[in-house]
Amino acid sequence: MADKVSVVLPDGSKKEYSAGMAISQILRDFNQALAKGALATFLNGRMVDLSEKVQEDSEIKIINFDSEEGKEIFWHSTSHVMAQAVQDLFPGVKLAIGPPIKGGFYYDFDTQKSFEPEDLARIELRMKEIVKQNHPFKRRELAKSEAEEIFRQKGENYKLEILSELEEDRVVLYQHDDFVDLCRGPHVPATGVIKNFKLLSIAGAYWKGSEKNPMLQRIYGISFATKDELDQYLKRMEEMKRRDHRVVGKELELFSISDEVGPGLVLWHPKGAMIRRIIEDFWVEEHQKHGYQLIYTPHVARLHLWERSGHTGFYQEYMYSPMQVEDEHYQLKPMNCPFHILIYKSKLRSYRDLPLKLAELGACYRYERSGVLQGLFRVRGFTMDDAHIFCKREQLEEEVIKLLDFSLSMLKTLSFEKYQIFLSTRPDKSIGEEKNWEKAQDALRLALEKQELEFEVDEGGGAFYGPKIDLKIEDVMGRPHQCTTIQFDFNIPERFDLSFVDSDGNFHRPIMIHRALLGSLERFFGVLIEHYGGAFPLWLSPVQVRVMPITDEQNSYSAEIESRLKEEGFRVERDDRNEKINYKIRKAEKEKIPYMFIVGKKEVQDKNVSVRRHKKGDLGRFDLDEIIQKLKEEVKNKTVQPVAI
RNA sequence: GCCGAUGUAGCUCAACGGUAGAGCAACUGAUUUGUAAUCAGUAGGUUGGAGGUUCGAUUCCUCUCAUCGGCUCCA
Repeated sequence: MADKVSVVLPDGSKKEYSAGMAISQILRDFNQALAKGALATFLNGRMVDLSEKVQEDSEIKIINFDSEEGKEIFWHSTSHVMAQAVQDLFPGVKLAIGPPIKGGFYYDFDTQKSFEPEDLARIELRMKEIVKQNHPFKRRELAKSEAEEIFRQKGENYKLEILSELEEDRVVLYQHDDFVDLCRGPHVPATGVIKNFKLLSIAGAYWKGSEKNPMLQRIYGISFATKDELDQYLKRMEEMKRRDHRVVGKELELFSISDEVGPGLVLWHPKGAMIRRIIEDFWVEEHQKHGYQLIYTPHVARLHLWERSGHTGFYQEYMYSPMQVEDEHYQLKPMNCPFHILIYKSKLRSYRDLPLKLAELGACYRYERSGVLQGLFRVRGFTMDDAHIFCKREQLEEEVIKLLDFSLSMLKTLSFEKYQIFLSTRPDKSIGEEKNWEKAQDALRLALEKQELEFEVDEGGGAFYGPKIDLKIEDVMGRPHQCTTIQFDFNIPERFDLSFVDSDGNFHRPIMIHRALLGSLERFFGVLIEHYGGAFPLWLSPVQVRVMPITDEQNSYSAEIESRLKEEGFRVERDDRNEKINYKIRKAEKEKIPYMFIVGKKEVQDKNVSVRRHKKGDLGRFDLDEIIQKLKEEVKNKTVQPVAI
């Protein structure tokens, strides 16, 4: 072995060190300040601990908290510290797994005791001690049999199960203080690094995610490199709570879900219904522009229809039980497609009719297990902004491009410009000819590429009846929400024996695309509420202007303004209660009404209004015609105020 | 569905074995007010529902319903 090794340092420079020197030492020599923030390193592209020794000519790159890898390492190490704290405080608790996740980490434990919120504080205290003691994380590679012996002695049967599934002969353990865990690593150098953490919640989780396995107790947590980041995170959590559509929906009287009606069934209150109506009008207008024909279909149909469509087979678990009417069974619809198909089938179709686009805001009912319901995000009765496109195979790609454009422009208007796109391909269990699948998948892929849209491929993630594109929008808080879906269906056209006469005079089977752009109006509304934090842009606001006289001397003038605004097509309210103007302003601000028109003596005299904008404050005095013009522009342009978080 | 937590006035929360209390909202009155809460008064609850323990239950127990956080799944 050479005495000296040549090391390429993070800045690209080269330097010689004696072989066997630890990376941490080399980094300290390289740059004290940078070394301090290092959690681990890439050694020749391989993620390793800082304690790893350099034995050959190498390249070193620092991993710090700012990178994905850094966060994962940091969170993973925090989960080890938490697990130790839990075992210290509650002897006998068994360890399952404790990985880092998107936003933090968790650890699953098996114990008779059920953790309570107060326990989190105790665990945090113990964690603080462990952090203070600054135990180094020690890596140890050993034979699998040795590791098995260690965990057998500790009675860690979940670890033994994991070990038994590993193919390698040698495995890695990490130890800090007296806590040992099976772990590939790397880890932060010592527990002292993890100063800023917070345990967030306790939840049940099945071992390996399967309902057949025992239920474990999971503790979620988060940690950061600096206190600032942790504070910011906690602030963001607060903000998310404040924006929760269930909270805002109640405060602003947008919707409710009543016990007496049933879980997952939404009552749209006047203000929420107003917003929905505006979105629907917009939707209808856009669909007509894009060559769709609007239809209406019933909420129930003979069970037979659902048998023919195949839903009673593959979709039964999500369907409400059928109801009996005059010895016939009827089924509440979980989807709209069979109806649309029957409209397609109502007459002989020619290639000249294609692509035929039938659209409907169709109310569907699906049985969702009680535990999964969540505000407007997950309900049992919802309205799909559904459409079905019947076309020839050659039209596929063009139709998908049109769909993507349509969806993205609509979402842009509703102020969603960030999204993730997924292309899901053929699953193992599926129907249809291979060549159809390939053509359809190619069409989807080509369309995405032509539009220069980035996407991820979810291999085998398609429905059994066809491949699909899913689009998730990202809200201001950076959370993704399932939105647009574009799905091919090779199943239903077969089952209903769909056909059209092509230019060659022969019958052919059309391709069918199911698509929803907003997904469901309920969920989309929930997303919108949180995205805007309840402060809807002017064009969507259920109340756009509130006129507020300062004293009752201005009541008649304010009534004049109110009726003028109404004539101009605005949604107006007047607050002529016997209250101080500050009180009225406070009310209007809390209700997030975009514009407040304040009229006092001066305004009556000069025949104008004082205008106050929600969140911005006083804009000064305006001539009524002038401000009406301004607001009309704002509505017409569907202007969105910056949606700050 | 499963695990855990929660459920008190329209809303936010308090009380805790001795038949519930505040703030806001509502209503009434006074006040006539200039850019985020004027004052006073009135009314409002079989403490989610059912059963049990007890002289007595909002409080303890059982069941049930719903909500919340997850597991899983999806529009």
